[in-house]
Amino acid sequence: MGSLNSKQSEACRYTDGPLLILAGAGSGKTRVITHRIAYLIDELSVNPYNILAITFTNKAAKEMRERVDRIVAYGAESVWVSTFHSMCVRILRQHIECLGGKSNFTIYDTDEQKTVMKEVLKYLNLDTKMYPERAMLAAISKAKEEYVSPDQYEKRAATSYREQQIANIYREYQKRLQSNNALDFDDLIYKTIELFEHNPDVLEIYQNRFKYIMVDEYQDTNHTQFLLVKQLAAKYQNLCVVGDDDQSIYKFRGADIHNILDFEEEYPNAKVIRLEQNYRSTANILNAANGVIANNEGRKDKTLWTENEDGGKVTYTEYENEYQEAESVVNDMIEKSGQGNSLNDMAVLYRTNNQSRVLEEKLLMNNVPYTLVGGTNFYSRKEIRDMVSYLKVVANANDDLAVARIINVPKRGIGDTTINRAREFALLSEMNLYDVLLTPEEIPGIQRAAEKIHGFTRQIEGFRQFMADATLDELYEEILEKTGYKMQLEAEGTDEARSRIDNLKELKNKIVKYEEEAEEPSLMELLEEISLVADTDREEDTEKERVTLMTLHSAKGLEFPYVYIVGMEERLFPSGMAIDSDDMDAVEEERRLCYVGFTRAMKGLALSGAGTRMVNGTRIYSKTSRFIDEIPENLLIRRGISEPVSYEKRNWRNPEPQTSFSKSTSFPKKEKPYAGLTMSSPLISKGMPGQVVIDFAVGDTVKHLKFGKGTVTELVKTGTDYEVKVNFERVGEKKMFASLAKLKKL
DNA sequence: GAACCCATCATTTTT
DNA sequence: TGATGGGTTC
Repeated sequence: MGSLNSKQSEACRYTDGPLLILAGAGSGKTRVITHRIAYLIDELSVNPYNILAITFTNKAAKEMRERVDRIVAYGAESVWVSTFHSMCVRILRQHIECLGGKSNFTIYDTDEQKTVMKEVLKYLNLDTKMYPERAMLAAISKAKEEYVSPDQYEKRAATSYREQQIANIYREYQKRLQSNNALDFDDLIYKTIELFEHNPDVLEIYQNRFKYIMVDEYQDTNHTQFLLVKQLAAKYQNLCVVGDDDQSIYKFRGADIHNILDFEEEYPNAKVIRLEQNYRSTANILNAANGVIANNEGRKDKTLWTENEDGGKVTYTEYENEYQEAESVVNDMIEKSGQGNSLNDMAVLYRTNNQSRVLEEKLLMNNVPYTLVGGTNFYSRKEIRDMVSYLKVVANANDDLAVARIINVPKRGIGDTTINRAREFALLSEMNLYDVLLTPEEIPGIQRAAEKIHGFTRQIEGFRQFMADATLDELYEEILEKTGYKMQLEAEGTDEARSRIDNLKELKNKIVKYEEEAEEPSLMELLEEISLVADTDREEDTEKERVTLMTLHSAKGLEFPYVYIVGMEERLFPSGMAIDSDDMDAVEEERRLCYVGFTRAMKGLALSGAGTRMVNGTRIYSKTSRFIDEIPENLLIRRGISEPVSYEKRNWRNPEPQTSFSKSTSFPKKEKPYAGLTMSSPLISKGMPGQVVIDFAVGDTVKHLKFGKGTVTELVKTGTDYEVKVNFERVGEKKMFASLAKLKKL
């Protein structure tokens, strides 16, 4: 274990009893966990079968799995590396019968939860203005995270009418999930705790199995996850949790920072080890982050340090508006790339998703390839949901939601009225929709559609039989063909239909891949993977170089040589909601988010803000984020305008300020204090030409490197540059900047 | 059942 | 600004 520092090594070797590893950003925490597992197995001869490592995301689980496989000599595959949720699914599939559930349960995702909630609210005749489904789902989720049952919720509600209503909603919602034989994400954890509580014998099986338990990102655990870990570790107490309270940024989704802050109270004999040496960032970046986070109260005392060199200073540039900010960031990345840096080494981080739009625009305009993290999920596309619903119905006939979704897709002439009557009848007779549909003659008022319904159920039964001796991808193909789903799309012939067909092919690829990788492929497990493994961690094609765009939240756990954080403005970051909140911790959580953002950067950190930007359709004017002022002045270079200035004024005074990482620490010793416009003058020398010269006009034919020949249709002067609209022969109309597009007049 | 129009409402996100 | 959903119309 020579490659570990003394603290890391100590953490690996302390294996008996509770251990809290406070692992600062970039302190090599994943390495410690994996080496610890290796130590247990290789040095202490612990049976790999007795080790459990829990993570939050599939991505983290996958990464840990790979690393464990790599460093453990023998038996690595027997170590249980899992997310909380998939671990619970595995346990519940085995034992949920003890709780009166069925082991072939379906897992409902957020969209399906919404559908159920809509039905519940309708059924209870509640005004969706007073009881918005989103808020209701949030309330239920919160209750479940606190391990509060509907009954307890009602008791707690006492005299509050509204709370009592919510208790009713909660109860009805659960009733429906149960009748659909479905669990939502929170249920997975909740039910597992319940299972263990009511069946100590079952719990003991797992306690004996998991003699050594490790939990990563412990600061993100919620109360139920805390309870679950506590149950599992109760017998042997060999519990090692790793986390960093300074990186707790998920309070809004139930993460309870007290789980980590009070670990020593919960486990009085706990050993605490701090990993404070950072291996990731330059000293300047790290100290800027330290300076900011020091403003938080109520955190575990620790200070990260590094042996890395100082590096360049952190920069903060203030722009007039979001367009200039985006453009400058993009230009800077292009320049960086020209200096031999890979686009993969750069990331732009922001507080809210909608900030990506401007950036995307400018990136497209300049032909800079990028990946946007956190786009729409593959599995939430209509055609995918349809096909998955078919598979779900084949696997679990009780899933009314899935049945209702596909009963008339593609069109079978079974209309809304018919479906509604069937559902009503099912509700009254306390049967599942599908069971009612098996004998449609008994449903009042739908005689005419009866034969069509028979056609549907016969088809489903046919698929079930077909499945008996077919592979999953064959089943999938069969459904696509026999239902006419594929044919219908092919007949449409539109671009949209073609893209849907592509997506359906992609789903098939995923199914085939699953079958190749799974030990014992089953329809249920496939569906489980679809629900549990978000598409966000799909394998990205590594061929192309791209810059990364994502929220600060999704950047957690990642690192990039060059990081740009845009939108450093009061009420954007920290968010207005946090500032207005009467919860003192709200701004502190934003500050932690800031800390997370800073510590993603290895070599360069460029911060920026805009004096004004469009938010929700109105233009707002902002002050600089307080976090900027919390960075020690000697580590920071400020530049840009100090207050919004009109375009005319700016053009006349000086060109676009440009974001950039400072070149080195050898900036003029006597830094001028932050002085508005004058500060941005050094930036002119940064290779920004005074005025772009062009030799073409509207109507001229020009040639572009990639797009080929085209005609200039529009020419707009923007500051020192021109925005050129060109109608290309091959690719149609494109907008671009003259300075970057390298257009040649023909 | 598709197409349209108007009103509404906007953090952060994984599973 | 722009996505989304409900309601109306043909």
